[in-house]
Amino acid sequence: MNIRETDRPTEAIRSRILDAAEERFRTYGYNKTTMAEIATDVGMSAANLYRYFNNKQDLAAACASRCMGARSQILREAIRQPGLSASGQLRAFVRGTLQYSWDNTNKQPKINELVATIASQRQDIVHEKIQEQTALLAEILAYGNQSGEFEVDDVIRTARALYATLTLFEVPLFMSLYELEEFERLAQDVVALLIKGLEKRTH
Amino acid sequence: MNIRETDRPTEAIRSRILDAAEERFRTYGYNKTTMAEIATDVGMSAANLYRYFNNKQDLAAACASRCMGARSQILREAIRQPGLSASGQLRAFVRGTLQYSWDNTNKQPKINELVATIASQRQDIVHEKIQEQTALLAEILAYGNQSGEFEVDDVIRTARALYATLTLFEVPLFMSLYELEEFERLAQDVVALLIKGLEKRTH
DNA sequence: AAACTGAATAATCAATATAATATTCAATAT
DNA sequence: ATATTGAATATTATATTGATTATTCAGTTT
Repeated sequence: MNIRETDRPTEAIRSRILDAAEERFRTYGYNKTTMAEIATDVGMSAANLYRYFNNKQDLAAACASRCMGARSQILREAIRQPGLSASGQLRAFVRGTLQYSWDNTNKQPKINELVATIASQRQDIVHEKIQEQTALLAEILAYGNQSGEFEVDDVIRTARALYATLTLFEVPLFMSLYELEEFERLAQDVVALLIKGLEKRTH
Repeated sequence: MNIRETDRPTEAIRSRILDAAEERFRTYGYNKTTMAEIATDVGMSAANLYRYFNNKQDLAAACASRCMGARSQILREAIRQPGLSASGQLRAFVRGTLQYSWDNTNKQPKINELVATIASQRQDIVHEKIQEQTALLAEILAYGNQSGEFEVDDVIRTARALYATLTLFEVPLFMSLYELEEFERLAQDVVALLIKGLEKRTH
């Protein structure tokens, strides 16, 4: 039987499996985690895991997807803080992006490596995550347009462009390039430049 | 004896070794190229290579550095075409950056892999290349300031920020994310946004 | 002395065997 | 019928060893 997407109890078990797998992957890494160990942690046989995930790779992919989703969630909360202007939201977005990448790279290297591996193999997941982040940026732009702070013609397209400019602060590969302080300064300068490009001109 | 930097004939031989090595690396890759083969190509013994490079890795690093330098040279020529406005130069820079990365990734995969490996091991080389590219961007900004097209306060700092925003178009790792046409559109949108941020405002 | 080489040594790679693990499946329990 | 398992099989990782290659160095040539 195929894996069902809509079954609630099945989903709950999938989630428990992912919890166990993530914990193992975080501590020991992908290669040194066995299906048998995950199964034991969740209280079932290794064979039964295959009712919930096609294979170990798929399990890891779901795990990675979940981790990337956590990033989106954190950013969502960061920009939705009350009282922020649109440019304040954008600053919060970039600050949050950098901070998350930095922390992840340095504090969760095993998970991070997993995510990098999956990202290089599963473009569909990467595009899904790009889409999530871009939607957040679009939200900021739309708000800026509405408040009169920004003047953005094509919100979606500009959100995509904006996201593209933030690659350096997003991808763990680059985290070793600079010290955190240097990175933060650079991020500030980038944001300042971008905001200037978005702002409404008073002719 | 240590490797001398200033000796002309020695430099010429170093250069010939690099030519031979680059050709081998390009065709067969780093691992499947032996020091003996490079030595034969250049007409000397393998032992003698060690008078010019400390080891194979250093030779590869010099080779990678040279390849990255070629990129800078191409971009330099692209932006120094006569008749370009500052924003035209910036567009040429970004177009050139993307095109070079794209071509390299698809047409010189072996060399590309070598460069990626060296880049991950030798940050000093990466920073040197960032410096080269940033200098070109600074040149564009200074020109824009002078022509009245741009209004940039701190040219160096803004050049660094600009360079940071172009990471997606620079790093081969990302070239598989989009089709070339999609990438070009994205690059255009990014440049348009950046130019808006740089332009002099008429209050 | 500086550039170079052949031969010796050290480090790395490739092939093979072995062990561990992923995955499947027939059978059992819920 | 669905969820589960133990055991069988297929795949992948690990360890071992022989072969290749990188590196050194004493000695030769320029």
